[in-house]
Amino acid sequence: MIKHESTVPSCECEELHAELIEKNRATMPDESTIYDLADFFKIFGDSTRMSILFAIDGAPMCVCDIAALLGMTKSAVSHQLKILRQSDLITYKKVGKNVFYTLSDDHVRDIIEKALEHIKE
Amino acid sequence: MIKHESTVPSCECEELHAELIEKNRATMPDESTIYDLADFFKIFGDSTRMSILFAIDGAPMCVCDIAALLGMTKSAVSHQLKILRQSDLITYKKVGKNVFYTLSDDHVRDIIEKALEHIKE
DNA sequence: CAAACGGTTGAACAACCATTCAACTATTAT
DNA sequence: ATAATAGTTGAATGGTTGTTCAACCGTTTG
Repeated sequence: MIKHESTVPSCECEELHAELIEKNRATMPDESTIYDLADFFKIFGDSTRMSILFAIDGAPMCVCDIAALLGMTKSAVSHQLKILRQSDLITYKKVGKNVFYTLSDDHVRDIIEKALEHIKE
Repeated sequence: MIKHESTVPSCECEELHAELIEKNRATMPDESTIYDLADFFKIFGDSTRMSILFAIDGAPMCVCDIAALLGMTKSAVSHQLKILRQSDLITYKKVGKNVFYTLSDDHVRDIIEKALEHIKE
């Protein structure tokens, strides 16, 4: 087919709907808030991390137990635990050679619960 | 007395805390549910998609407007809109040359709201 | 002390994913 | 009909990220 070549790559919507754009921009959160929000959700966006959260939801578990439960290596689990720790979603307590991990917040349960409701439809 | 065999690189936690593992495993959701949940959160785990959701939260917008508001190309926005569409988070309506996108669900607002509360602490 | 175990960490690799680019469709205006 | 605009799409690319591997630290046991 024949290519059209004289096209100018510009959009005139900005002039057409300038008011709408400004109105909607005004109701949006700060850019940094949006980034924080996306980063927060990113933590939950991995099935391994999600599994870990559910695993320790019932009772605190050590790394070795979590690895056995999920059928993964201790290393892989530990890497993900670090991410969950840095996000303040879990806390840990050393007992002898073991490190027991616990959910740090009921807030987390709420969000996951809401999402579960949305999924089941 | 039987002497210890040569060292085997295995973890003995499974034997030590077998009961705990089985108890916690019992309270976990299906594997497929966890995957669905992670996939759901993955959608929100990108600042561009999050920005789009906030942008059209106030009022429906066309692709060109969204692109102008976010300072992105129409192509990049369109790609993300496709993902949001496939997840049933947004709906669209064609009006002449334009395509207006809208949030499809109040459920989505709830989840984002909960997460915002968690962030602001 | 030395060996063994639970756990952590950094580097390397592979898989995934968001943006860009170019070409395409569809609708409207000249 | 032709050109311009709004939007979509597939391939390519560069960045991100989860897992593996090996080495390491801290605690406990012989």
